Amino acid sequence: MLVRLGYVAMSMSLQNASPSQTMTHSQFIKIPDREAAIRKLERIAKSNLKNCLRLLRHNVANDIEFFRLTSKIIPLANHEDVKDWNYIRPLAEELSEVKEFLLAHPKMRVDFHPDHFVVLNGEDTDVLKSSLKTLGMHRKLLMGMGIPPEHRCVLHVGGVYNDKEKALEQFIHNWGLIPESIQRLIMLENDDTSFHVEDVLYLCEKLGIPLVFDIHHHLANHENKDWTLYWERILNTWKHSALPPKIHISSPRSEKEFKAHAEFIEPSLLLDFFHSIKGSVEQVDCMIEAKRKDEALFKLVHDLEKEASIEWVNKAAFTL
DNA sequence: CGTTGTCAAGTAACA
DNA sequence: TGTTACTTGACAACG
Repeated sequence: MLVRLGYVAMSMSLQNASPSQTMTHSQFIKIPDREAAIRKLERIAKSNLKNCLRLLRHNVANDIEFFRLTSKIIPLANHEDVKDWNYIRPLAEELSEVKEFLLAHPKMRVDFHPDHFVVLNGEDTDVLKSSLKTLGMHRKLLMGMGIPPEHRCVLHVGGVYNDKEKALEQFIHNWGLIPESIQRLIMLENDDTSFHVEDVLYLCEKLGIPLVFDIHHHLANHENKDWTLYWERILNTWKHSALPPKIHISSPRSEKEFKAHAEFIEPSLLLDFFHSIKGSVEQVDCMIEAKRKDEALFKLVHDLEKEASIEWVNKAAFTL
């Protein structure tokens, strides 16, 4: 079984390489010349994309083939005040540079985790509409980068609204209202407070959505702590995907702040997990969610180096 | 130059 | 009913 390690959004080792510089709405409206303000948004977005490419180069240099892009590349992209702004056209050059790079490195897996304002299971149609708009932006970015958009956006189920059963059924209802091109983007992840892996499996199996298993969330929120009870079903949700299953791993910051992410990853948790699913699948991509980003990945690899049960295929992937 | 408060958006917990 | 955390960085304002 091959395990590739990845990390999230930004690097602690590259200087001045933020892919998520921004302009807030209040800054935007303070600029009297609206055209100038929009050009400034465009300059920021271009710089963010250039830095995404720098991050991808950094990843290749370190054998890292799995990476989550930030969802903050284009500031205010879905804001009401700039709804006439075609934010993709001015980014054509930067997007095609990323596209060329990814074409030259076809093993690189890149995806998004749109933030928690994207909610698909509410009764409020305005919330659904703005969520679809935000997902549309993600899709346009993926298309611009030449990435097949299938299964590139991981989301949580959404809100409980005091009735979890009803909230799950509302997800199914809303799913029918979502264009197929957007449906295909989506993966669903178990969360740490509301929808545990059994809930998410119910939706994923019914609707044909791949399930991203988050170990840390599972430890915080479960019916049954033993994930091996669910693992075969989780794998099955990936049966029709062109991509290998992916999981998330993070360590609790402390006993008291259990749900918060720690700076680094506890290697024993990762080893336990992969030993318990050993042989069940050819490849799993494992997203490291730690405050220290790529440094946490490097430290994890270092910590695992003396581990005899695994064999390194490069600086960021191993087999067992 | 270092520190503090704010940011477009949703939900839930808590006062 | 209103405030804050979530996860969290970026940036402006302030000292």
